[in-house]
Amino acid sequence: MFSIGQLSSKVGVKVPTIRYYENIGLIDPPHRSEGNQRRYEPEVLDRLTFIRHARDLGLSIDAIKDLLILNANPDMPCDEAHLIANQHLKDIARKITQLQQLSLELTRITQNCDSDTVGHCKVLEALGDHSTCKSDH
Amino acid sequence: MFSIGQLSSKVGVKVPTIRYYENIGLIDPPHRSEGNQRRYEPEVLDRLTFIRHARDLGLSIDAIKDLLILNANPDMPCDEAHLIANQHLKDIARKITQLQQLSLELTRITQNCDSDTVGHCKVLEALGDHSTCKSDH
DNA sequence: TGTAATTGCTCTAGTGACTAGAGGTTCAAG
DNA sequence: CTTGAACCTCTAGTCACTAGAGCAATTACA
Repeated sequence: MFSIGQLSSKVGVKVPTIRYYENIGLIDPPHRSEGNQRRYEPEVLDRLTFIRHARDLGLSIDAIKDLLILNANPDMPCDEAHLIANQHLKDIARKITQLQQLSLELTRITQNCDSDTVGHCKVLEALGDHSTCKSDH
Repeated sequence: MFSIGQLSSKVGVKVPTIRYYENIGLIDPPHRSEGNQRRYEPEVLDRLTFIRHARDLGLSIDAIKDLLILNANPDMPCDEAHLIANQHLKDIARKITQLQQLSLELTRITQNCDSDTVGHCKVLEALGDHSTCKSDH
C-alpha cells in the first residue's frame, strides 16, 4: 500500500498529475485511509509507468486509453498498437529534418557576426517555403 | 488582397487561429473592407507560413516572435541578434536530440514485435517496462 | 436587381494536459 | 502528544488554440 506521494516518487509522476489522471478516468480511484487519503495497491505501478512512458513518447491521453484497452485484451490483434507507434515515427522524422534546417540557418546568423549587422536574414526562408516539405502537414 | 478565408486555405492555418494570432500581436491587423472585413496583402503569406511551420515544430509563440524580429531587422546590432539566435539554437538542439532518441526508441519497440495478437505485443511491453529503455527520457 | 448561401464579424466559453494556490485535515516521527 | 510534512478538495491559471452564438457583409446565381 502506497500513499500518493510514495507512488509519485516511485513512478516519477507528480502528485497533482496522479489525481488528475484519476479525475479523467485514466486510473481507477484507489481505496482510502480512515482519514480519506489515497492508498494504492502495487498493481497501479505498472499502469502508471506505462502511462508515463507513453506520455514521454508524446502519445496523447486518448491514444494511451486505446493502448490500455488493448493491453487489457490480450487476444486482440496488435496492429493498432503498431499503427499508433508508426504514425508517431513518421511525424518525428519530419520534425527532425525541419528543425535541422532552422538550426543551420540560426547558426549562419550567429556566424555572420563579423560585420555589425545581421545582414540578409533567412530565418523566415528556412521555414517559410512549404515546397521544401516532404510531407504535407 | 485576400479575405481571411482565402488566406486560411492558402497557408493552412484556420480562420479563428489567424484572428487569434492577430489578437496576440503575432501578425499585424490588416486593412478592413467597407463592411469591416479583413483584407490581407500578399506579404502576410510568408509570415503566416513561417509561423505555421515553426509552430508545427513545437516552437513557442514567444520564440517565434523573437525569430520574426530577427528576420525583420537586417540592421539589428550583431550582439542582440546573436543572443536571440543562440537562445533558440540551444533549445532547438535539445529538441532535435530528444526527437532522435524518441525515434530510436519507437523504432526499436516496433521492430521487436512480430506477433499478431496483443498478448505478445512488444510495443505494449516496452511501454510498460521502463527498464528496457536505452536512453532516459 | 433580388435573394439565398456563404463567409465574415465579435464575444464568450471550452479543450488538453497539466500546474499553482488557498484553506483546511491527517499522518508519522520524535 | 505535539509538530511539521504530506495529504485533501476546490478553483483558477497556463498555452495555443477551437467551438458556438448571434448577427452583418459579401458573393453567386436566377
